[in-house]
Amino acid sequence: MNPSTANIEEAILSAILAGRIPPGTRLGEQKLADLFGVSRTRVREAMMRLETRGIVQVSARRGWFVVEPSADEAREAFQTRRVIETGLLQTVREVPPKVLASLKEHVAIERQAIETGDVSSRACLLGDFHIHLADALGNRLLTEIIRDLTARTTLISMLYQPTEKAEESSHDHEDIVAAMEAGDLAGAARLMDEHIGKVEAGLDLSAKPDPLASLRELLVPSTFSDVAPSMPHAHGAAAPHAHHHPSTKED
Amino acid sequence: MNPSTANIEEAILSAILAGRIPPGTRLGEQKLADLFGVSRTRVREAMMRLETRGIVQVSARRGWFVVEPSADEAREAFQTRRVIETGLLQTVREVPPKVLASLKEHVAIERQAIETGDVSSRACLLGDFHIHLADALGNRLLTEIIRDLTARTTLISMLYQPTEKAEESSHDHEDIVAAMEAGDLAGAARLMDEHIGKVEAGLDLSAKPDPLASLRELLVPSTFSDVAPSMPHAHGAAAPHAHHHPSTKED
DNA sequence: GCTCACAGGCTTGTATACAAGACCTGTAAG
DNA sequence: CTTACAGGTCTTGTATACAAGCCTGTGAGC
Repeated sequence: MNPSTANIEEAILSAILAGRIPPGTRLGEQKLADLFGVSRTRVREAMMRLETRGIVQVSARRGWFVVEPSADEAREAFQTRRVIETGLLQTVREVPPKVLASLKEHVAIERQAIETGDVSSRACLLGDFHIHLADALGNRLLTEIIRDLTARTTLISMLYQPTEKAEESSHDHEDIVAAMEAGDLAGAARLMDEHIGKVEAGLDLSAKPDPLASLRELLVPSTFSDVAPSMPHAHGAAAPHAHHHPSTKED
Repeated sequence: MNPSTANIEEAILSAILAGRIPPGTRLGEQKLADLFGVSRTRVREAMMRLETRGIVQVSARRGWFVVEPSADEAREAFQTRRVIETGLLQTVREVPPKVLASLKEHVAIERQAIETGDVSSRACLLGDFHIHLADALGNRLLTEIIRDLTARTTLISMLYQPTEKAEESSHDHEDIVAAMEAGDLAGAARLMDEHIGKVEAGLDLSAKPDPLASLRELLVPSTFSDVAPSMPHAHGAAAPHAHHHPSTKED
């Protein structure tokens, strides 16, 4: 089948949400075109759409790059999420039982992923909670907005988050759902505010914007914390090219 | 100067916010290309960006059209605005005096436009209030979102609003600012909720989606829109010699 | 050994050509 | 008088060609 631009957009966005694409990744038009079996035109369309959604950015004649939000942009993203998500909880009058059940199930899946140590899916799940919430309590429009914002905060976490606190986040989610079940929407909103605040506070926004964090991400197989000493021939590496990076090659 | 795609986007969006482009308007690629003195490629880019922002829509091989939100989409847009704008007011802790002054000034300009009967600018100003609010209390990201949403609700009003209540809206704005000045952010949020609710309630969402509303808009010279609160709503006689001519722009 | 200039390759930017489809219109048959 | 059909025109959809710029590697000059 011929993938449409929407397919390409979705593929990239969901890869970002799943934490598979680090910020700063270069997305070459021709590479993507070959990969998806379409012409550059389609890829370009998808890229431009993603650019208006704040997911990628074009650097003139250099290529498309997954955004690397600055500290200020990070703060903006978190403020925006706080506004929308607390606003949503406070606007809603009652939570249908079906929604409650669905959210509880989601939290259960989260905990399971954490307990089994399924690192690859847990980041995705933690973000998904918020998307599910918007979908269940809000509408399509709101869900889309939250989804894009979640992609952004996912990238931000990859850039600035020194330690992951997956368990704590999942507990927060649980508390929020509990407050909703008790009919205390205002309390749920407060908890949500605190939750997002906690995540934001857990970032190190004074850290260097992005000197070689993305390079490291690409070279490290993600679950391994300790880097193997100088790789023999990391030259012809995996999927996205990483070898021409503006920064210095030595550390 | 060669207008970039951003210029084209901005030109169209601001025209919509000002109420100069009614919903359902066809935007031909070639026409716009000639108008802006660029090639179709650029126009197409701008259109696709506007499409991802929910402002226009493409109908395959027929052209680009300014969106005509359905009743459901209208409700979604209003719910989203309610969520975000009340959320913003409740998230903010204090309002800087400068912001307060700026908002008061804006309301004053609104009232003036209403008193002098400046119909063309008052619709723009009423929407601008919300954008200014987001800009002053929030951040760039939030402002962008609110801007796009305001464009949408502006179009919705053109489709479904039987009577304009500019004066009432302006009063609402005044009350909201007053509550903010009194430091009662929660109260301001409640007033905002009621305000948006009032606007939404003032719509006739059971009305026909758009049989010939757009045609009527095009035929009426628009500056004469203060002719009467009630247009001749006789269904058959509205367009005497306007057979199916979608592109009547031969100026 | 170091610096600087330049050329080559690779990437996006932009325009244009052509293909495919939708709508309109005029014509002819019933 | 109504309806069906066919041709023409206008529109977007898509690919491709070429222009322009960035990055890198090389080699000469000092």
